[in-house]
Formats: sequence, C-alpha cells, structure tokens
Amino acid sequence: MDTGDRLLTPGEVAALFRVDPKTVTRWAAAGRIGSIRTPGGHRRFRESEVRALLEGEGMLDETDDMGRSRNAGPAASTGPGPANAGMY
Amino acid sequence: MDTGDRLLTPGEVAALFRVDPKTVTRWAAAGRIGSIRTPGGHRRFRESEVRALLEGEGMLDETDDMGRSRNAGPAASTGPGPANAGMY
DNA sequence: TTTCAGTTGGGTAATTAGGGAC
DNA sequence: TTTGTCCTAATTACCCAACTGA
Repeated sequence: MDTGDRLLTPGEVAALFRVDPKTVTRWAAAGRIGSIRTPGGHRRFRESEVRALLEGEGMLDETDDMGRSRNAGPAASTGPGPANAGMY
Repeated sequence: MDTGDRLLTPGEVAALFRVDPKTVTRWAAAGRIGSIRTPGGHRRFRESEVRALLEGEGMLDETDDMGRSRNAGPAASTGPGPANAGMY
C-alpha cells in the first residue's frame, strides 16, 4: 500500500545528479522522472526512483551508442499509482 | 465502506508531503485542503483526502474549468470529497 | 494537577515554478 | 539535443514565543 519511500526536493535531486535544479524540473516536465506535486505546485520526487536512475537502472537498454533516443516513457508514471495530471 | 477517515495531524501530513507543518497549515488556510478544527484551534486532516492529493489524483474530473485563479475562500470544507486541485 | 510533544501565529530568508532566450 | 543562466512571482522553510492536546 504505502510506497514507503521518502520524497526528495528538486534541490536534493539536483545535488545527487550534479545538475541544476532547473534541469530536474525539465526532466519532470518531459516525463522522464515521476513527480508528485504539493498543493502549492512544488514538485517532490521519490527517492527510490531517483536512486534507480542514479544507478543506471532507469533503462536497461544500455545498448550504448545512440540507443536511447527520446523514448523515455510517455507518461510520468511514478509506478503503482495513477500518473499525475501533468497540467499546470 | 471504510474510506479511512482517520484524522491526521499537521505533522503527519507534512511528513507525507515532505514539507513543513507550517506549510500544511497554509494549505488549510488557503482552502487547498479540507481541515477540521478542534475547539482549541488545532487542525486535523482527513487521511483519505491527503492520500488522494499524494497520489496526484487530486482530481481527474472532467471539469474543464481551467483558468480559475486560486480560490481564497476560507471555506475549510469539511466535506468528504477533496476540496480542489486548483493551482495557479 | 503538572509535564511535554505538537501546533499555532507572525515575520523573514531560501527555494522553486514558469517563461523565454542564448 | 541537452544543459546552464537570466528574469519575476509564488511557495516553502526556519526563526521566535505562546497555546493546545493527551
């Protein structure tokens, strides 16, 4: 039932990936990473998902080369629960 | 039908959203989340409503009523249904 | 009754969202 | 194509002291 994983802030995820928080926002906007929104509109990311991405398990399609195009998943599904209404 | 109308404290809701208890209080004050007040002035939140917000299914209703500003109504709807998904 | 964790309220800094361009 | 930086506005976080709830 409960996902049991903590939620990370954009700044946290950005620090983990060594990128700009804005980049993390773009990932979420592009549906490359699941995101949960607070009633205020801010995003929160699941630590389990971020970790999986960090380990490169985000996609087992490690065929290397230009294997991965822009096919990272249409919806921003965080997993079990329904996708978030990506509408701002 | 047990919808799980357990009441959660601001601290519980804050931990769920990874935000500050103060922020949860602001949500209630802004009418973004229903709240029940104790005679002493403390707030309590319905678990069912909080969960709906967490899963991002705040409201997939077809109400194409977008373009609505943030409602500043001190409604504090105690009703069963989630308050609103209105953002800015 | 007292104790104590949690909540409330106001005020001020820090973070985040969104857009648009380089 | 992706990422970083610019701007403004909104949301959130932390500071304090005082009150409530169990």
